[in-house]
Amino acid sequence: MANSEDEKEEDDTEWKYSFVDSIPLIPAAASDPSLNRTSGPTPAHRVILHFDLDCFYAQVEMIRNPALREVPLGIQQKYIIVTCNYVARDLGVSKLMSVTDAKEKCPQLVLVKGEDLTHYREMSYKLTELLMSYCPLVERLGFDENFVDITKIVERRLAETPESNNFSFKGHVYNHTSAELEAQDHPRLALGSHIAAEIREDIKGKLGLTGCAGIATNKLLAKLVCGTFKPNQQTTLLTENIDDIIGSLSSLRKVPGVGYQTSKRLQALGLASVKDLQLFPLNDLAREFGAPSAQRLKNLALGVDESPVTPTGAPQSLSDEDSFKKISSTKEVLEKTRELLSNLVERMRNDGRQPQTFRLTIRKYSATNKWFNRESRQCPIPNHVGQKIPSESSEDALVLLLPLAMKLFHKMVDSSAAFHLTLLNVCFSNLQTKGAAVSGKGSITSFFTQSTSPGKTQQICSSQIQALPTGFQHTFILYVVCRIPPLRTGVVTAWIIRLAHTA
DNA sequence: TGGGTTTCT
DNA sequence: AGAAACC
Repeated sequence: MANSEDEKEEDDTEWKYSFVDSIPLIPAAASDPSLNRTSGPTPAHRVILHFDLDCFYAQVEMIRNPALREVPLGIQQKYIIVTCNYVARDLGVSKLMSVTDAKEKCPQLVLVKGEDLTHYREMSYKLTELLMSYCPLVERLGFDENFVDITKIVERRLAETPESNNFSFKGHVYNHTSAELEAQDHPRLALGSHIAAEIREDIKGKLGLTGCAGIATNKLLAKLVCGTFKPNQQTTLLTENIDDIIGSLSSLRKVPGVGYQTSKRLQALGLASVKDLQLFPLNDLAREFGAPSAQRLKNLALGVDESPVTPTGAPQSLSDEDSFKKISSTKEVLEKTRELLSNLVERMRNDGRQPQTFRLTIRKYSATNKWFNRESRQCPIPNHVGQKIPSESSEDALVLLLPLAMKLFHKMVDSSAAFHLTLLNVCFSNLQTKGAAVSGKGSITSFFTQSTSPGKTQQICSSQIQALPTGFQHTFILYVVCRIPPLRTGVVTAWIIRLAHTA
């Protein structure tokens, strides 16, 4: 409990209440056991959902401008189409196609620039928050995918309405044409398919977004099965069909968790298919990748994935970057960095937390191995600088951060010699939840309007009043639990309040 | 080939 | 600080 001395009783009759002290904000997860970061030991029969929105960026743009729904639409970042709507796909456009190729295939293609992720990010968090209203175990994967562990919901519904295993599956069941009979044998997954359908309808109704869902017993399988029927459909994977879906993968690269590098290393060991990996001796694999990675890889090949759905919560870092053909002068670096930092500080201000670490990343041009030579330097943010960021004038923070950025830049680039950059990135991390800013004249409402993100509504989830032990007459603690988007799932704040008689 | 983000080493 | 993974 915070200090509540400071007992000056002089003007008791002049006010109705006053704030004696405030207790710093505590993330609700720390005080609410049901919001723990992981689901604990994984139950034997989990029900995991994986949601994957259809061409997410394109959907967001079509909501912003419904006229785009009927035309072939591509979302452009620099020289590539990062995603496109289904009208465009039917005309031969595909993801990550170059703008020239896409225009060649489809001259009528309408392009919308998608380099500014603001609207996508906002919609992305709305989705995650909607999912969290069903259950707190939601894990984000990029902007448009989410895992949800609905085991608890399923178990509860099963206990409440035991007759509910009468119904069949909603949507597709992998490798089954008629699912009627299987529902009895897989009550949890059957119920899961109904919950997935409900949630998808809710997403459509509340956010106007469509997407796919996969229902299975772990994250790996839920993600794999999610993509089997593609736009706006859902698929359940029964345990007896795990080998089928794993076996259907055309290469090891298709296994989530096996990226480009790992697939190359596996190939070097003579492994091409999932079956190859399944049969490869674990010891030999461990010599190449180390025991933990080897076991993980082997499990993935078998469809085994015990990893829990880990609630993502608020982001751990905020970054802003831009790529370009060429930046070769310090002045240009300064200007571009100022631009990036300005946006980032604004986003950080909106978040409300205080970053403790700043990082600058660059990409130097090189003819060979052009993609993926990034270098970075980071440094602590001096406390007085960090404090400026969430405050009203973020301009102050900028002028202090910019020299910091340039100092980091000079650690990587000798600006007396010629240089050629193709990317700049600024990043805030080590984000610290600040204390409740209860200004002296503050009322409860001024806290909620002042101390949180402007333009973002804050929900008070609950509040509770607690009397102090004897000796602190007329003094109480008021606890308020609230939500600060995005994904600050709940914050406990507390005031010590002293009441006085209104004579 | 973009603009993010997280986790592991 | 970088590598690698995911989108």
